[in-house]
Amino acid sequence: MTTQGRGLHAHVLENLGPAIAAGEYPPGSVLRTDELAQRFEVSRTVIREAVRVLESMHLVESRRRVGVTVRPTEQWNVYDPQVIRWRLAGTDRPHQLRSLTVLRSAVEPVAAGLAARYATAEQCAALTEQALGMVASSRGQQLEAYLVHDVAFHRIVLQASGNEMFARLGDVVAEVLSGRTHHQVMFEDPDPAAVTLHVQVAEAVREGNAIRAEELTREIAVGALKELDVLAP
Amino acid sequence: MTTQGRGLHAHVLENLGPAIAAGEYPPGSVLRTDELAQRFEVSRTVIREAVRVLESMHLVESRRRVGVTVRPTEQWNVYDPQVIRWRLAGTDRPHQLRSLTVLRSAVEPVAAGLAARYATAEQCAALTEQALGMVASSRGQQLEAYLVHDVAFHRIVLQASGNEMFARLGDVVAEVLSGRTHHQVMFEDPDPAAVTLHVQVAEAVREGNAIRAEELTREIAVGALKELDVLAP
DNA sequence: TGTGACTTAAAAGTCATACGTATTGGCTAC
DNA sequence: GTAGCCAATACGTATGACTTTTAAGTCACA
Repeated sequence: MTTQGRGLHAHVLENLGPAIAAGEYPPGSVLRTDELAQRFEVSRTVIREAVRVLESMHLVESRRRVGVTVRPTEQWNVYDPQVIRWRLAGTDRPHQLRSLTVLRSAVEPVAAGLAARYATAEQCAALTEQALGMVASSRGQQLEAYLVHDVAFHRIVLQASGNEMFARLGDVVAEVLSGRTHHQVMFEDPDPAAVTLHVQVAEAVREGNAIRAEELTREIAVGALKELDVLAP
Repeated sequence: MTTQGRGLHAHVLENLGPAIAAGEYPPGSVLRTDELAQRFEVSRTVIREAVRVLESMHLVESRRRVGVTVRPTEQWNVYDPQVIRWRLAGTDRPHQLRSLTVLRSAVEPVAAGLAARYATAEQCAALTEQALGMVASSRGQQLEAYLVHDVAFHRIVLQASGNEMFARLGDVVAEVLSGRTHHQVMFEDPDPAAVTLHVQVAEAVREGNAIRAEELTREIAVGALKELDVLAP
């Protein structure tokens, strides 16, 4: 096993979760606890705990006399970071990345505007630091370093917005950016225009210019969407 | 007991969840499974299943030799509809409603713009129908009827956007609107301007005018935010 | 006195088993 | 063909014993 997680039930989850998310068990499929217990060579107790978690994510529904049935996709808790990760690891990553990027394009500009109003001095400094980091690593195939700064940048913006719902999207953004870098085969260095925009957003936030921060972030989002259009129809 | 849910573990969740969400057990608090089993008069098995669910929501963390500790608020899965409901039922409903309304103000305009492009004829018809329903129930203390139409309206817009992340925010919007009507003591009839805006959004979507749909929805959002400012500082 | 290694005990994790209980699908009777 | 009964089934719960992890206390040694 690659990773056993912390506990057997986590191990079961790491297998069942991605399998269901990938559509390996289509909606309506029925799993039986005893069967799973045999397959994973663990007790029914462990299986039941895993099933409870899947149930709380609305991936499955457990009913007496019938078994554990996979729920239709529309009902899944698609904001659960775990579910997001599982789906991104699966077959419909492109579709998934698009959905998430559209979400980003709606949320991040507003978050940037709020950040311009409420960011602390420390957050402004951190933002500038990450923007500069992006500049520094934007050339010469330093994609990993660039990714780190990019993620940190957007995390800070979401955090600095002061809205906890926005702040919690940091993980989602991280997944999206990471997915883009790692799975969409970014051969080339990042778009210089995007890098510049990040620097400008940091400036706008520091100056407390909400309108400008929002507008610039919107441009970044548009760029991200266009990038998707190029790679996937 | 008022509601026993479907199964004992659900019963335990319905007690522990809201209690934690309400801050009754502050972050860092430690619960012990045996203790909980005694308190709820159920077996440890049941408690463990409930804890697994709370754990998947990142409300708590279970560690050997130490117990089940409540995690800091920033780590909670605040997009989980269940968590949202628990928190709205708790003490910081105002703060919560504000966070969610800000989120709406970011998402719904973009969703409306997409809906203008992608809504089916049926969705357009349904949208108009709900808008008219809002008009009809906007006078004479028909707050409940108005709420139903309002929720349906926004649900359809989010659905028609074609983005599943947006679509899944329907429940959140429902909670927010319901919370506003039921807990913020809306004495008066809804704002006529808001009602008109909804009708206009339905029009814009029907006409495929994305820009206008987005702009109008933004106005609705601004109104909702202002309404909050009046009621809570 | 301070630091390291060793021991201990507390609490979660796992398992096997037995029994409870709701639900479904078929069977019978009308 | 329909209504109602019945039994098989798979989840739900309880229990008790055992394992594993690890925080915390203890003791020896420098």
